[in-house]
Amino acid sequence: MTTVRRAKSSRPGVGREGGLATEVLGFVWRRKAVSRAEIARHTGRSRSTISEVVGRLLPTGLIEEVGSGESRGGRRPILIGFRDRASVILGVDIGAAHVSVALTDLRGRILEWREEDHPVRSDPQGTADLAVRLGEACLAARGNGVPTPMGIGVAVPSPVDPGSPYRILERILPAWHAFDLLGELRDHFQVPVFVDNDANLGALAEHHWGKAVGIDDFAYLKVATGIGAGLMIGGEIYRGATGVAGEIGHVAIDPRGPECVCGNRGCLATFVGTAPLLSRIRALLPQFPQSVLNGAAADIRALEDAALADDPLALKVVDEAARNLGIVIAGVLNLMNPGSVIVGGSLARLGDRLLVPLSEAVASRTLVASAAASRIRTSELGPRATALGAATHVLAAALADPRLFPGVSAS
Amino acid sequence: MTTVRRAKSSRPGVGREGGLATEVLGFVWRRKAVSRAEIARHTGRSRSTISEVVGRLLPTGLIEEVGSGESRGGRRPILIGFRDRASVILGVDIGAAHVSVALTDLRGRILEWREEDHPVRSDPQGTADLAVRLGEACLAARGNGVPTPMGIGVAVPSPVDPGSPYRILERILPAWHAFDLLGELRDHFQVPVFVDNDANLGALAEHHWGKAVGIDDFAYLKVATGIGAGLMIGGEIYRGATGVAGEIGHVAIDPRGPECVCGNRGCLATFVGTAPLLSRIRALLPQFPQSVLNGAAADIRALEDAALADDPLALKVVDEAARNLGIVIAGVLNLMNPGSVIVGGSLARLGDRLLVPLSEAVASRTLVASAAASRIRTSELGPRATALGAATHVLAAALADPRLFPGVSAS
DNA sequence: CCCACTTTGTTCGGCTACCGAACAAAGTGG
DNA sequence: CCACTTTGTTCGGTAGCCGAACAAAGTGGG
Repeated sequence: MTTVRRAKSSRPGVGREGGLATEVLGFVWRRKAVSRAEIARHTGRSRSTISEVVGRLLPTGLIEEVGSGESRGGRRPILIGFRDRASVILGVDIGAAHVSVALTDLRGRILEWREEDHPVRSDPQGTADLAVRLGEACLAARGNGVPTPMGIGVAVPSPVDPGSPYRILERILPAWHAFDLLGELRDHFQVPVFVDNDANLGALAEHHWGKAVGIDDFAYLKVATGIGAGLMIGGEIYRGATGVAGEIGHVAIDPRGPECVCGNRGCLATFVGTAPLLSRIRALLPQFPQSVLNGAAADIRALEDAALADDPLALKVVDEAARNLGIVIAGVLNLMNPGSVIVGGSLARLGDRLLVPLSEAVASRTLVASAAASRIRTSELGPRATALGAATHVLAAALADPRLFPGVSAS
Repeated sequence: MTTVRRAKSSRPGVGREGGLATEVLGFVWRRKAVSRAEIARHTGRSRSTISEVVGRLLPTGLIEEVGSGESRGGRRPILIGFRDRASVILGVDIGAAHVSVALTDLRGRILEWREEDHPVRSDPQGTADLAVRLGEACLAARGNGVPTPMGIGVAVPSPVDPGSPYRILERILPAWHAFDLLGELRDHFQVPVFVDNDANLGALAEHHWGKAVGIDDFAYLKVATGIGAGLMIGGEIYRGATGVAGEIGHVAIDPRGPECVCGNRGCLATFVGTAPLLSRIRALLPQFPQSVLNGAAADIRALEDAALADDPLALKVVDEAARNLGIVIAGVLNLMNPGSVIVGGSLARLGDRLLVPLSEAVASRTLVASAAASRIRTSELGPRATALGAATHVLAAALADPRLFPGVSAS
């Protein structure tokens, strides 16, 4: 029998591309100030090795020495910190009827914000021009020398095929057929451009900055013009075989329900989303003559405000939406057993007014075991979550492969 | 700007633990006969490196030179093959009312098979003793020197918590509380023991030997005493946060349906599974007096046989079951967008008699885009799939970390 | 204040994995 | 028969990482 030695201490799944430099950079990013010795302990490498890697990383400007820490009984450590200001990222949120752009630093702080309504569905070229204009405005507002972003992330309200991410939107928005939004942005700004579905990027934002920090398996639901879900599995966005994983808008929840544009009956999308919610308000208005929604602006924001003011009509509409969402979430829990479910988008502001009826609907349809394991919560990232997630995508890509950072050479 | 060199050719996700030896071993296993030069080309390493690794692997007995191949215009290559007979594996299938044991080689060929009915639910110790006895019988039957298996895989009809896989079955089978089945097997055979849920292992078997070869994202449904699903995502079994992912038995498909043991109403488990199917036959018998099921043995096998003989009652029961399964599968497609769906277990033998109504139910509940991408098929592995999957689990673990193979040292 | 002991960060020699160049062996086709 | 490929091996070199040793800078007890 041959001898069996111990495995070299290797923590699986820490860095996916590149080597030790990637791992160290990610670790410094997560722990905002950390000594070389501590990096060595946590990565399983020797102090000498870490010292050398840090020495190679310092001149890139991505990390810096930020003073000294407390002694643990010996010499005081020199703390290494991540330079959040080393570069900036543009996050673009293409909605169904608006474009928003965020300029962020490398820790997801939104430095500048621009948004504008636009008929996105019918005007691809105008949308691209608008995105460029808003992006330039964000960069120009930084003053003292217009910075070059390290990359641009784009969120689109449509599935993105992981196989050919550059052909997008065709199925949902016919006017966008063969229009190359990403190419326009890349040509103008001359930096790498990434795309993904808006719900997926919302999930990514929650994972980095929201309620899903530290949770690697969760589902994120987004209610907006339409409804979609972003699935994070093992810390990675899950897209499925053809990129339509999480497209829950057309799950049938009532076989006798109204007809849907997809051809089936009773899809979730016929109950929840901007249009069905507003039409439901109109249908119920006669029964609630004293509702504040009578005569108010017919938009989701008014519905939210009314519900927060405990307007009976608004609460009834929200309650119905919550129960319909609950049916679908119950299916998600039974099938995927996520560690957490986060509800974002339009209705997240409502907090318990949404969660209480939703949780009731879920509890009546799931095993105790899977329901108990999953906490259902509302997002707190607000309406900027999608653009923030788009920027986060660029950051995550760079942390996984630091050669994306400007001025970082391979190693 | 610092120079940016090309990445070292590294194919991500090939070997997960250990180094090049793991990668080479896995490659040789997949391609049954392959030259050193070809390994070098496919792994991106140099011929000299591969030559050295192969040289270290040969004396372990896991691979061997198996003759020479066709010349491609130069010297003829020496083909390297995997020695499927280098060791054997025991796969144990603990069912609800039976125990099956398979002895396999390293390519999933079943060399010996033993099975016996047993009141598994109520008798844990007897079940463990039976598994040991059947396992010993398999080994003894190999003749010329009883071999030592390299490991034992166990399939259990219950979720397995990835956090503490040794505490199992408690929720489903109270009599098994704190009984250590795995410890019994490990103590007796003195080899590593692995466990997983039966549906998960069925999916693993399909991935290696069945209809899912080459497909890394798919769902496997198993109909037996109960009903469960195994989800493969990115080539790995997905267990969810607490190990109950794929427990679809309690998805509610009819809010007005019969009460279920779980406390809800209209769960899939109240419609599909051994007990509900047999009870449905009994309920319909008066309407089908000339059915061959009248007076036949009341088990699933009789139902299958009758359906294959186009017995109207059997076809009606199967049709109903297929439509109920279809509802749940539609949910799986909408949410996970798998590349393929495979139906195994009791009803798989029925082929199109099951698939036609099932596909109809699915088509009426899914978007064209996700339904078109997913092929729904029946398994062909038959009733031995679960035990085979259990053995496959051991093999997969060893291929991912060859130090598990007897006589292989670290490196 | 002194001294034994820690912890940090660096230096340096050495090991291992891998590569590239060179080469012999064994084939191809003209 | 000869020019050219392809395979598999040998051998020197390189890069990444480690361990030992060491100086720097701290701790606490006497």
